[in-house]
Order: sequence, then C-alpha cells, then structure tokens
Amino acid sequence: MSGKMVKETVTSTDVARHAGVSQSAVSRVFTPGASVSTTMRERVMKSAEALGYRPNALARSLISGRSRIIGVVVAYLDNQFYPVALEKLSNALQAQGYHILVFMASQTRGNLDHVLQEILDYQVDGLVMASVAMSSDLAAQCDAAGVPVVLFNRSQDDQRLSAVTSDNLRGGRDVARFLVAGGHRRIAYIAGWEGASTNRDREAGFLKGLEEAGIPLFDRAVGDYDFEHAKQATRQLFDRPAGDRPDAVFVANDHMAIAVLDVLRHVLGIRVPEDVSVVGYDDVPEAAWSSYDLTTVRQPTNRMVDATVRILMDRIEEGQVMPQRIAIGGPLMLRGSARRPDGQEDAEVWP
Amino acid sequence: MSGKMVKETVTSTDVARHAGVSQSAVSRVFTPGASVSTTMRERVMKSAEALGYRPNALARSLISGRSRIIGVVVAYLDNQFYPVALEKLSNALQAQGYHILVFMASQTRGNLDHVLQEILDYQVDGLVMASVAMSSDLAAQCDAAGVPVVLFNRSQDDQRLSAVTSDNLRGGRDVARFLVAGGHRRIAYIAGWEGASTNRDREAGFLKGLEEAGIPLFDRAVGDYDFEHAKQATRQLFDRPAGDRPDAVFVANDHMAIAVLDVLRHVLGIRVPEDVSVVGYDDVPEAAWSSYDLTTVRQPTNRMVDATVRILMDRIEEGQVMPQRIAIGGPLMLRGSARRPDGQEDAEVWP
DNA sequence: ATGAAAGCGCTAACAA
DNA sequence: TTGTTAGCGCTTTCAT
Repeated sequence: MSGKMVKETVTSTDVARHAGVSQSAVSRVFTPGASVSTTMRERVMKSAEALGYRPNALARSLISGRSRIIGVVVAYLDNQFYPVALEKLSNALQAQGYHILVFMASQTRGNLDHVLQEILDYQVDGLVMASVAMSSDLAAQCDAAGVPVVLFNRSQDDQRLSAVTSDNLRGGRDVARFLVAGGHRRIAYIAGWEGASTNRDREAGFLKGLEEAGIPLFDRAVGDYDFEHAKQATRQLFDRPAGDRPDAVFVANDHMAIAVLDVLRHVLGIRVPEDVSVVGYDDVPEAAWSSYDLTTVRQPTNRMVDATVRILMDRIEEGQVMPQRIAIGGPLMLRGSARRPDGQEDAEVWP
Repeated sequence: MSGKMVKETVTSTDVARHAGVSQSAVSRVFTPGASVSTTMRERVMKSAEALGYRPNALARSLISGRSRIIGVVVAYLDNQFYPVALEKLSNALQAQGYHILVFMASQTRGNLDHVLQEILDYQVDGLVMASVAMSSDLAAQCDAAGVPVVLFNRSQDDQRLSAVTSDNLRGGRDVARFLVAGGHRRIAYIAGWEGASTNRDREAGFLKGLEEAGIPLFDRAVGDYDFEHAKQATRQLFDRPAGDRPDAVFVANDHMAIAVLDVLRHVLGIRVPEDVSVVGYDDVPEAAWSSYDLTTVRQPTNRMVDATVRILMDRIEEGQVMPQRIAIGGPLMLRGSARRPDGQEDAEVWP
C-alpha cells in the first residue's frame, strides 16, 4: 500500500457510457432545474453512484461563468470580532451554496493588490473586504469584471463599493451621552487606527455627543487597534497624579479596551469603575468574561452578515447593480466597567 | 452610471490578436518556465497590459489538473487557537502560491461529509482538517482522488491520513510532574470533548505522570471544550466545603481554563493560585493577559503549521505518498495561575 | 522559438 | 424529454 497512485477521475462521459445515455443527459441530471424524466434520473444516478462520480466544479464554472466562490479578505484575526464574523459569514454563504476563498491581509502590507488579483483570477463571484481598504484601481477592475465588492465593517468613499457597518456615529454618540449622564466630566478617547473609517466615525459621533453636552474632550491617545499600542496609550493617559487623570475613557474597540483594563488594574493599580469608567466597542465574546465585564457598544454582527450576503446575492443572482451603504445600529451593553447614571443600576442596555 | 453592465472578459486569444501572435505564445509567456524569446515576452506583455489581461485560473486548473487551492475545514473559531493557526496556515500556504477554501464545520454537525464533498468538487490539491474528524468513506475517497489530507491538532487511526499535533502525551505528563513538584496532592482534571484525540492523549499523559508519582487523580469532570460546560464542570468540582476541594486542576485547553478561572474567582470566591492552582493547554493569546496569567502548555503553532505545509507540498509537488504522523513538543509556560515548585519562582518554562 | 491543433470536463443551444 | 454539437479559456503535444 501507499505505493504509486493513479488519480482516477470519473467524468460525466464515463457515467454516460456506463448508463448507456448521452453525456448531456448526465449533465442535466446534475443540473438543478433541468428537465429530465424520472427514469433517466434514476438510471444516471445509479451509474454515477456505482462509479463514484461527482461533477467537476471547475469545469462547470468555466462554462457557466459563475464559480460560486466568494473571496474574503480579512486582516486582524487576533481581534475576535473577525473570527466570529468570518464564521457567520461562511455559514450564511454556505447556506446559499457558496464557498469562501480566504486571503489574510495581515502580514502582507504592501502587495495586497497583488494577491487580491490572484483571488480575482479564480473568477470569484463576489468579494468581501473585512476591514481592509481597496485601491481605486482594483475597485474599478472589479467593477469592470462585474464582481460585486462589499466592504465589511469599513467604508470608503469610492462610489462603486457597497459597505456594511454598524452605526458608528450613533454608537460613539451613545457612549458620550452615557458617560456624561453617569456624571463623568474628564472624559478621554483612545483612538484606533486613524486611517480607518470605523475610528473616524466612532470618534466623530463621540465628540458630537460631548459637544452637545457642553463637555470638552479631556484627553486623547492613539492605540491603532493594536494590543500593545493600546497599553502604551493607557500609560500615556493614566501614568500621572490621580488629579490629572481622566475619570472615563472610551476605547475605539474591545480588543484595545481589554489591554486598557489590564494596564489600569494590574500595572497602574487604578480601580475600574471606581476610579475610572471604561467603555469599548464591538461586544466581542471576551467583553462578557467576568474578569473584564466590559461596557461596550454591540456590533449587530448577525444583521451585518445578513446584509452583506443579501447585497452579494442581489447583485449576483438578480443583477441589481446599485452599490449600497448600510449602517446598522447596535445597543450599548451595560456591564461593570463603567459607572452608571442614577436609576440605571439594573438596566442591561442604554438608553 | 450603475446601469446595465457588460462583463468584459479578456482572453488570451484577445491578447494574441492584439499582439499579432498565436494564442499559444500568450499562454507560454504566462507559464513559468516555458521557452519564449525576450522579444516575444515583451510584445505579449505590452498587449496584455494594454487590455488588462489576466489568465483565468479556473481554465488553467481544468487542464493542468491542479487548482493550487487547499481546502481547510475548521470547527471552533471561538477558541482563539484556531483563528491564530488559520492565519499562520493561510500565510504559509500563500507563500507557496496556494490559496485556501474554507469550510466552517461548527454549525453543520451532521452533514459534514456532504459539504466536504463540495470542497472536493473544486478539485482542491489538498485538505487540512483542523480538529475535525473524517469518515473512513471520505478518507478513502480523498485517497483515491489523490488528494492528500492532513489532520491538524487531531489524530485518527485511519492509516491514510497524515496528522500534525503537539506532543499531547508529553504535555499532559509535564503538567502532572509540575503540579506534583509544586506540592499539590488533590489534583483534578477537567476533560475536553472525550471523543477528541487531543483530550485522550492529554489525559493519558497526565494520568501517567500522576501514577509515576504515586498520586491518584483526586477528581474529574467533563467540559467538552466548551465555555459554558467548563463553567458547570468547575462548579461540580469546587462548589463544596473547602476541605473537599481539589488543590490543583489541569484543564484540557485554555479556552475552558479561562472559564474555570472566572468561575473560581468571581462566582465561587476561590483564590488562584493561593487556594487552587490552574493549568491549561494551548497558550492562546488570552492566557498571557494579566487578568488570567495562565500557566499553560504551549502548542508550537508555527512548527505545526510548517509541518502541515511541508507534508502537503511533499505530497503535491514531490509525489511523496507515505502518510505522516508528527507530534511536536511544546514547553509548559509558567505564569501566575499555579503555585510553583521551590526554586522555580523565576523560571519561565518547565522544567 | 513559434504556430496549429487537440482537448481538459462541462453546459447550453439546437434539433429531433 | 433526449441526443448532437459547439464551445468556455486555457495548456500541451506536435510540427515547423
């Protein structure tokens, strides 16, 4: 055993010969919605099973022009938001008969376009960019090739691209109102990567909320959506005399907020929420772990995934071509990392 | 704009016409290692760029019989070990010019075989099963089709399948020796899913280590590699008078160990490591977070990924057909969740 | 080194 | 309903 091995490939022609019918008859039996008699179907299926035949998806795609493959580009798998979203996306797409070809953009900083091209070479029927920007060149190329693109949890000005996000503006504003209502007056912000639309919108909404309340931003640092950078940012804001410290901080995502909590409690010895309230964004699974118990804005991942799949399917199967921009609101989940406004002691969400 | 859309597909024939050469010449220019003159290459490339031509990977695969796609089946993306491994695997495979077609097995309990078939229909050049078992039927089928299969972080008796794991037996034994050396005598185990080879081996090694030290297993519960089940298992072992509780517990993976730590500290009010030592397995990123600071056996993910890719490439590109079983040892990372043996106060790893 | 011609395995008109 | 006939876009002999 384990010696030389012959790659036995059973084709529709083999099945046809075995069953004594034409090759196209075999094809029809395996094509949903084609017209075949019950007799023919049974006869062909019997031979197919006997020979262990399965249609070659590549050959099928070559002629039909549809691969039933969706390319997915994803960047930060260390932020749990993405694995969770990826899992849901994959399941939703599988339910529609599609599979996903994944490309990790994490390592490959420069030549993202280069490898994205490779994905397009596989004639993907659609493309989901999770938190990754796309060059105008490539967007144009996808558009020309008729490949719909959906930006997931990221938006971009390019008119050709659809985008699905949570309502970052509203989320940021909700956090501001919540903190103000909780009596905080020295409120700081730890930004994510400043090139990201998510950061821009969360910050804009947050500042707007503060402004409406007549409270200035107390301080600000940048964490770049990175765990280590977030730790540094925390030191920058809190490693000073108690009187000079913020009494609340909004962190642009949970991944960073967890780093913030760890530094506050275990490095600087600052109590949360007694000395400072911390609020995050995403509601990743870890946010609910009792060691963190993080108050955070929930991203409506299921609905975001549903919207993404719908846009893709509308475009692929219905020919709908208008790019769409969808922002779905999510609740602020009240947990133990932030002091609450009076009367909200037992509430689960805000407002 | 955004009106009717024509899918413009530029073929090698178009390029050939534009450049005034034969279609096969174009093909050669895009085939690494084919013999083409510099003149021809430049001429063709110029036309190709002018028309925006890219070879159709599907057509190429159809004739060459090689898709440069590796199918990956993965189950539990909520256990951070898998996203991290997936990211590394994807990067390593990309470096070899391969892409990954992902299938999530999480939701789909029953019909895994069914959808795995669909992946095979895409003529994948190889298959990686991350912590997922494979039916003998399917294994035989992959073998017949010449598709190499590598089980990642899971092993199975089937002789046709290669498997890459950490050295679970040794890891379990190391934990036992470490806990015994630390002076613990009432040592418990929280099992993962009992059908998993990882659990079987970790437990076997652990029991062997205890036996060698002449110490019986104090108690045992099952957590099924699941967060909520692990919480229940913790209550089962610890929700009793202090004198009846274990003084140490080995948890079959970090994902569960984190749940264990949360319940011990925040629900039952038991101190770690003063009242009980906790040791996990995997060394996921969260294990190093200061709120957990979990002592755990590190899975040598990089080396496991490298081995996986090497097995695949040997088989695909070199025709090597012997299935391989590889178990790579990893160190026990000493952190704050377990009391240490005397003299090991500052050690980073055990022994 | 280049071109002509023959398919890879399949779907999709078109007849019958 | 079924069989016949063209290709899908490409690689790969085989001549030249």
